[in-house]
Amino acid sequence: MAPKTITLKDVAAVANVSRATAARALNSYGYVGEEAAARVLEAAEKLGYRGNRVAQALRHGQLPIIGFVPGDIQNPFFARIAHDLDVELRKHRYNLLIASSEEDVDQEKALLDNLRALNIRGFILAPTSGDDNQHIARLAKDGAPIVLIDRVAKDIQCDSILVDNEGGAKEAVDYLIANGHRRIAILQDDSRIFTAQERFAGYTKSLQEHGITVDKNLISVSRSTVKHAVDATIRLFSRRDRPTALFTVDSLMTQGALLGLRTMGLSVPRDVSLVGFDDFDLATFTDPQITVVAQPISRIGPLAAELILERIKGSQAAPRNTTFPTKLIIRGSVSNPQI
Amino acid sequence: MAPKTITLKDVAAVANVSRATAARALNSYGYVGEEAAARVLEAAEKLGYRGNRVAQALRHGQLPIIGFVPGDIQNPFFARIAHDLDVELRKHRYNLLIASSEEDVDQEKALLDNLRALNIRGFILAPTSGDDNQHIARLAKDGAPIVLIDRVAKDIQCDSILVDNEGGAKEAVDYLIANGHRRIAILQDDSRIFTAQERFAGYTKSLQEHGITVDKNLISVSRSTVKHAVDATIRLFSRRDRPTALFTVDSLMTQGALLGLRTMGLSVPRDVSLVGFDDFDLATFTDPQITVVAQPISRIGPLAAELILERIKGSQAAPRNTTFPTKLIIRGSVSNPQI
DNA sequence: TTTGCGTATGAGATCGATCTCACTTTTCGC
DNA sequence: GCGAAAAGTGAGATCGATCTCATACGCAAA
Repeated sequence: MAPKTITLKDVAAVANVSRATAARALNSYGYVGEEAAARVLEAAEKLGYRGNRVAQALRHGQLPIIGFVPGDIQNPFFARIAHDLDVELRKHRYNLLIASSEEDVDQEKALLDNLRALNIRGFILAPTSGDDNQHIARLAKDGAPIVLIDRVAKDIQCDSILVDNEGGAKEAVDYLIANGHRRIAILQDDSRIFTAQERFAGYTKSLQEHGITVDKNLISVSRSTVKHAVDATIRLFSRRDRPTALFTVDSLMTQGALLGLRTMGLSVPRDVSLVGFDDFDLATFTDPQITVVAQPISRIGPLAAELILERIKGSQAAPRNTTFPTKLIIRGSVSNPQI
Repeated sequence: MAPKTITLKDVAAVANVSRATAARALNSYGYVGEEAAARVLEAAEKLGYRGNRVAQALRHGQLPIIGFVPGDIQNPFFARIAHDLDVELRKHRYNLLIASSEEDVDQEKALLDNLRALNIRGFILAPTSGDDNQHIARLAKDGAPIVLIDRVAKDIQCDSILVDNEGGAKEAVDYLIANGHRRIAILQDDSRIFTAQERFAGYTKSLQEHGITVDKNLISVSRSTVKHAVDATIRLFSRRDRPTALFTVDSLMTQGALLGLRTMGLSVPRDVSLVGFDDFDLATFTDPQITVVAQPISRIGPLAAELILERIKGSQAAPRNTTFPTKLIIRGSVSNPQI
């Protein structure tokens, strides 16, 4: 069926030189006669020689691939970063292999094992778990280039790029409190996830600083999808003395909360005030527009690419940890609570 | 630095057998003595032997990777499909390599060349161009497993999965006309893209069937991002006798149109009626909820995975072309035009 | 005792590209 | 015009896993 692939040997045969000479001509190194080189290039062109990355990789040790393991490729936050990474890395002739962990540590472990066996050049990870990450530690210790984004894993020595989750969350809740709210709920994803932990910490810190007791009943955990968030929101607001305000920890959950509240006939901000973490396109279309804690998302991908490329080049510098500040964007989803 | 990788040779040495025997024990084929096998497995375990996919791939010819080339990974439509593909393919021990073409034919060509050189097992493509696709034809002719999704490329013999773009678009425009609209604008992406062509065809077909002349001034082309769509919308509706209705060809553009109209102070559906192609999460939150042509998106990824796996297994069956029907979901973004 | 088969193992070839090394031919300086 | 350096080339080794083939042993049937 498939006309067998063209190998260097074929090219060499047509050009009437040895494989060694053909390789020299194609990769322009060492001594090659002009005439011979021309013949080789012509032959390669004519045959459509493409080279075999796998064989090259076996020789050099590694494939020109960088692995990206986000928590969930469907989250626009990660999709955007994937896109930015792809653009940057392609400039340097690397391919991006995206393998989502689906926020499952076991899957993450399996994936890393897998990618490792593929001999890829480096890893850009958003670790699912803040605690369980022996596997990442091992990877780092073996000297693999790694950049962690969005989340860090404890006790791992490697480059990382974060945003100020705790500060951002605290600012959001501070703002709600400043508007007179005291019964403030939080809708968060799996508490194993680092960002969830940090954003939750910001939430509790703000409450405590204002002398408000943290009420377990106001804490809702759900998977980070619009659907799950809708359900969680409905549960949260079905209680008798429901919260007057809600803080959501990512954009999918913010959207879910909006849909959930609408389903229940609750109006934002008249009945419930809302602040979300992570900005999203439609935040300014909804009525009212949604107040959010924005992350400098456009800077994460490019920086991650830069860091990983340096590591691949062999940089032995101390781990660089960047934390970007967040920014509270005040729109119209917060008002004073009704008494 | 990195403790060098464990090879089969190392395992064999520790187990005190030859490489051949070690391989037999690890992959359980041929004759191996029980005792020797046990020693090999133990040694592999102890050393943390992982195998080298690259070397295996060189031997077998191919990497356990399937390439996915969407038009744009940031479009939720493709992100969802990527996710579904990933889940399905992982079950069969394949990795998914996502490389977005950014709707650029040259980039698409370069990517395919690249992936080809990587000796991956198959390709799942959403071709950027409806016309310029010699590169895909060549790939198909060389017998590579290919599944085209969302868009087909002319004259290419391979499996494909589409939705009824023309029918869906026509239904949408028919609906607008039935509500009394005659000045109906369309906001579409690059007309080189297959889906854009088909959806545009549905648009013109509907107009023509109702005896309405297609007005060039009502046709706006923009890149498929929320930002570009906002600008295009504003341009479209800044005209003196502006359209009374708008049909947008994908969800990002629908969102852009919503934002653009809001910016201009135009109300949906009072001033402008709107129907979008492709449903999206927030379509039911906005006020009013948006009427859309929904695609059976959850069926595309799994089917594509199934098809590609069969091709990889060696199926020589005639190309299977599936076209899923679309469904007009009527919500509240269409009303009668003001005179 | 010999033939023969099932079991068990290792030596070596193979996949494709690259690199080292050895060898030949040309060129140039003195 | 002679030797040394430079230029050009090919044979063969290498990367790691796998597969073929040859070999060797044990045991049973002839």
